[in-house]
Amino acid sequence: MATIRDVADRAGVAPMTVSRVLNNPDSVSPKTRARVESVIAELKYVPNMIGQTLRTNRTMVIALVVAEISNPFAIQQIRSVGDAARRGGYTVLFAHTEASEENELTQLRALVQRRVDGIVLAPVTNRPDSVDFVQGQGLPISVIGYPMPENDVDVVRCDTGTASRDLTDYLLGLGHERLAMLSGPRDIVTARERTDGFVAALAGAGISAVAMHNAPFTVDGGYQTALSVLNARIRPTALVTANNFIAIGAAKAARELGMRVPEDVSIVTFDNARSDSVLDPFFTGIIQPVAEMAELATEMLLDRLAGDYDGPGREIVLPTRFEVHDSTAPPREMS
Amino acid sequence: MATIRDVADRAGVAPMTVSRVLNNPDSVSPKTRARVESVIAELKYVPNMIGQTLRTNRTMVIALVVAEISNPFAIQQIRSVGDAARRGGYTVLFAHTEASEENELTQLRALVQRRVDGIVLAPVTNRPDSVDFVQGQGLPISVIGYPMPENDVDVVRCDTGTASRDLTDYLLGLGHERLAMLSGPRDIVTARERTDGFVAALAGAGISAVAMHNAPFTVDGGYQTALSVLNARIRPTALVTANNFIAIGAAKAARELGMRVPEDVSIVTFDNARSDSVLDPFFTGIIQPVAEMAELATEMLLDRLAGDYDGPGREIVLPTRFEVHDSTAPPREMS
DNA sequence: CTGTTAGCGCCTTCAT
DNA sequence: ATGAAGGCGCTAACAG
Repeated sequence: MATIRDVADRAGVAPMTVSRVLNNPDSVSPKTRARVESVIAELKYVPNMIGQTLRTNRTMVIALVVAEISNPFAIQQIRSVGDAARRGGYTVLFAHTEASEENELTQLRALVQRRVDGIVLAPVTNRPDSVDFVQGQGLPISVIGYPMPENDVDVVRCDTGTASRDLTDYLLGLGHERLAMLSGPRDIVTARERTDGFVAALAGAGISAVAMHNAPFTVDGGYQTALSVLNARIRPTALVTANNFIAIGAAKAARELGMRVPEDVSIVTFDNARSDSVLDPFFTGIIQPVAEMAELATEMLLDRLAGDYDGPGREIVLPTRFEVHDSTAPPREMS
Repeated sequence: MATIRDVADRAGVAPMTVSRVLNNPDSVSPKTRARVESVIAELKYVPNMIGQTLRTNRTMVIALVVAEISNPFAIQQIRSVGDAARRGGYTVLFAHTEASEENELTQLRALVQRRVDGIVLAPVTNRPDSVDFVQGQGLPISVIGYPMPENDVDVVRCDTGTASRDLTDYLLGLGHERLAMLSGPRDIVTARERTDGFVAALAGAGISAVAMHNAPFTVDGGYQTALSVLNARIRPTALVTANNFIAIGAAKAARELGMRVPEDVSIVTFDNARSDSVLDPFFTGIIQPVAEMAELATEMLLDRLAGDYDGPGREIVLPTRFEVHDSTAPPREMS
């Protein structure tokens, strides 16, 4: 593989001249430039960024670290961060942590070893360690999706607690009185937020929940939990699920029990996938502006990298969207 | 950010000793090692792989280049390649090309600049340019998904042409006589393969197709095409779609026209997504072992990187799986 | 407009 | 068991 020296020798110039042809062509005479360029083509020379990096101390790479790649969010995040990064001249190194905090730190360490210039993190939890580690290395970082109360860091997120309350209020408005919550793991902040919103809405209406469960954020988790909830003595007429996987599992369970959605049971959810991937039912629920969140987080990072900002952590809270689709209806038997 | 020299100075040793502590701890006396290690912790020193790379000429990074990240395949590929790479001590740099050949070459160039050690490519088409470029740089490469007749390269793929024939035969066996093909873009090999298999099956039965169309591999493409096909004078009783997006679009179109799947029209497909993301109908169709393909492709690459193999390109053709689900039934009116 | 010198962080080699 | 010298590919800074 040809180096800058090979090109220089063959073109009869100094390596520096080749470097100039590559990075600042106007500073080289057209004649020399032409000769160098033809040698570059001839030798199929591709500049080695490793050398540049060592010299300039900038890799022009930012990393995107995502908890769970199966989440439909992840794809939009990869796309958005990639686009925003490219606009700033950066490449994105993608890493996923399989929703393990230990893994998250391992990955971050590997990224620091590779001297990425900055990190966009969609974290597993909102414990402060990961951000602390990255910032301790002097690297800028943006966080997507969680409040990070213990860190001084740039964050873009939504208030899904309030959204959960609104969502539950909508069901109450339809006349539902027996509601169950199928939330996510207790140690995930957003799961707690959503549970809290649900509870607050019920409290506001003077009702208590028929059931409240914590399932993993998976189709099977939702399925199992929904099976038991829908088989209980007091059947709920509406389910609030904390994410789309749980909702899909719940819909499967309902169908298997011979219940129709929404006639027999209404289901609402968060993080609804695009209509592309779920055909029926298309869930009523809360939509987060995932792409915009990822884009803003990346732009905040690029700001810091460009030296345009170096103040304290900023927090952007974006509004969610509430969409009514096919999975909700008034309860059958109004009490 | 601390360097090896900072650590060395503070520990009162030579940089070389620090290097040994990191890479070959046993060659350092326990006392020195302990001191160096405590300084490493104190200074939060993280080795700079850029330096290592420049010296050793190995980045320990392989790149995964995927045409379209929205394809459910992509996620499995990212996961499989990542796992296989990790087992070999490599990190994966992920790039997507948005199904543009020009983009593909640009991305590959950027990856060569970063001196990745090798590339796993799920290409846009099977033209030889991309592979030629990479191999011309002396980098090993594996290809997933396409036959590459013009390249001497490692390939893992499935024979979806034969699979398409089998799939069509299944519909014929159910008694269908009016079949339509909704295939993908004509310039994509796999789309052509699938069309050919469809045609061969019909020819074998002495039937000709009611309609054959080329739509983009998207939900909307499938939707639009299916609308016109299902509205035609001669309605097909079964649709063979060339991928899952087209199938979902077709199912939407059918539903909108008041037709039930499979009672009024059967739909079969390729590249079926996991049952997680499509609830109803769960399509009858051909499943490719995507994860296994990606894993094998990565292992072939690692073989070459390890110097365990350096012969001519190998081709592995894996069998597909045929799964019958809810989207197929005999036609209503047997002729 | 072009070349020279030096050094980014690390590790291979050879010496001690 | 430890250290010193040198160089991987590139470019900033300073000649000329």
